Amino acid sequence: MTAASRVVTSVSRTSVADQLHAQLRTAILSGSQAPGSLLPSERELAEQAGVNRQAVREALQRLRQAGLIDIVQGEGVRVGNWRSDATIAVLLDGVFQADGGLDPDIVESLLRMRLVALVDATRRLALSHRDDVVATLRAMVVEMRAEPADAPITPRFEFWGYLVDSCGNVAYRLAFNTQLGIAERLSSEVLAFLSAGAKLIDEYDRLVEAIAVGDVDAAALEADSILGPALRMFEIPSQTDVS
Amino acid sequence: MTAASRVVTSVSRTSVADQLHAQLRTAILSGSQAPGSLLPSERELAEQAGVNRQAVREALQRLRQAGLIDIVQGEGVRVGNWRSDATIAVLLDGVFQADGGLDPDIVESLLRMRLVALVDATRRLALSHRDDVVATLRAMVVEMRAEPADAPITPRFEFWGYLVDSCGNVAYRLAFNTQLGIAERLSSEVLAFLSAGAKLIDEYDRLVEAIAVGDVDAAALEADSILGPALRMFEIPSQTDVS
DNA sequence: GTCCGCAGGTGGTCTGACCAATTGATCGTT
DNA sequence: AACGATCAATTGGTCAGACCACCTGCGGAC
Repeated sequence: MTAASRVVTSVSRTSVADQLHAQLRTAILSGSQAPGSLLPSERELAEQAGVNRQAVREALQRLRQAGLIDIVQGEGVRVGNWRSDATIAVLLDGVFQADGGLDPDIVESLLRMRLVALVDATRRLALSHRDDVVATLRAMVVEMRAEPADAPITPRFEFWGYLVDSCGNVAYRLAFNTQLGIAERLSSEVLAFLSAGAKLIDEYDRLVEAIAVGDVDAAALEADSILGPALRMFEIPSQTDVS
Repeated sequence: MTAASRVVTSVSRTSVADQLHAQLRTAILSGSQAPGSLLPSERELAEQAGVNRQAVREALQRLRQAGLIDIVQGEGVRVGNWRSDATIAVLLDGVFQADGGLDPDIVESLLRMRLVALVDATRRLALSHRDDVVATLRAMVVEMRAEPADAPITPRFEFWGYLVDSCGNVAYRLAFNTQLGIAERLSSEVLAFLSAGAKLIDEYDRLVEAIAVGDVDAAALEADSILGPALRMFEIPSQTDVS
């Protein structure tokens, strides 16, 4: 921090179990470990990686929790078919490709799920149109308006987070969290790219007012026009139909 | 298996790490471990549970992966705010209450997410209306028709699984898997309850034909009328509005 | 009072051992 | 030869005890 200038880059401070977990996850998700195949034994993995068996176990147990592998005593560790067995938790780890880039397919999938979940949450909210919720949302819109024009673009996580929270659907909320976890690791450029629609303050305004008067369809429409743009930027490649 | 009749019930064959994981998860989700509070140290937990520290570590690492706790070296294990930090993976564990029953709120949340995800998947499929997909779906409906009237009610997982697979959205597929994982652990009575709409073969038929001709809205409508009933059975308690 | 440094507690890693379940080959009987 | 019981090898599951890396907080030096 002070006199001595920085010479080395920050050394890997991630635990060996984490690294192992990442390696195995990538191997499985990329398909280089075929579904149904048997992984080396814990002892062998430990030796290969040059680490303790306990570290191997921690990594394997976490992979098991995510539904990526099947562990049975006496037999070994079998690679599962993640497309049919894995839970949505692997998305959080799977978006990032080996080279550090984003997997556009997964991003599009997530954006689409975000869209339908948030639009439905908006619908539900318009159905109940509770006064306190509307008041809070209105205050948030006022705050948006007060922003200087050159304010940095953000995905409006507070707004949508509050909205999804108020609709009372735990699944939506947790799915939203999953995306927050991903967003945290994105570069600011990509994040800005995903924030298309964030500056449509008028749409936010109409959205809140539609909720206030209980106009379900209008509210859903506004939510769609705010959240849709980011998704549509990803859909370009899929314009051609299968003949 | 042979002569000696069965005297004892199947003894708990779950690993100590699994039991520990379940205990801690319940404690956190139920709120008896307040968010922000510090858990006992690994060594202390191990002693309390009468197990080895390695087992404690495996359980804690899995809780960390699910976003339920925050572990920092030198400080300890801090309980997170699962509503804002946890990923959707905890649903798979969280639906089951301490008494073994289902948490109706979570079930409703999941059903609603299933509904919107599958309806949107249907939309996407109708947009592309690929011939091979339509052919497979038609064959599935024919098979449904061939069933005897007294066939056991099933949630038609194969149908919806294939549908969600064909629409190309990984997030939908994984969310679907999460629900499969839950369904596996449900009693047959509850499962039948959740299968409301499974016998609406005519609706399934119209759904497939709407996809075949690319009628997006009609397809979505049919999907909704098939999947909606199960959800609506859960919504009864929430008919009264907040004044 | 401020600051430095050390002690104690925490998670992270390692070694090496034993228990428990599965597999598959081996050997006996039929 | 075919079948079945037996046993050794391999795998995951558990344990004990130790050391390292990191953070916190107390206490003494200034």
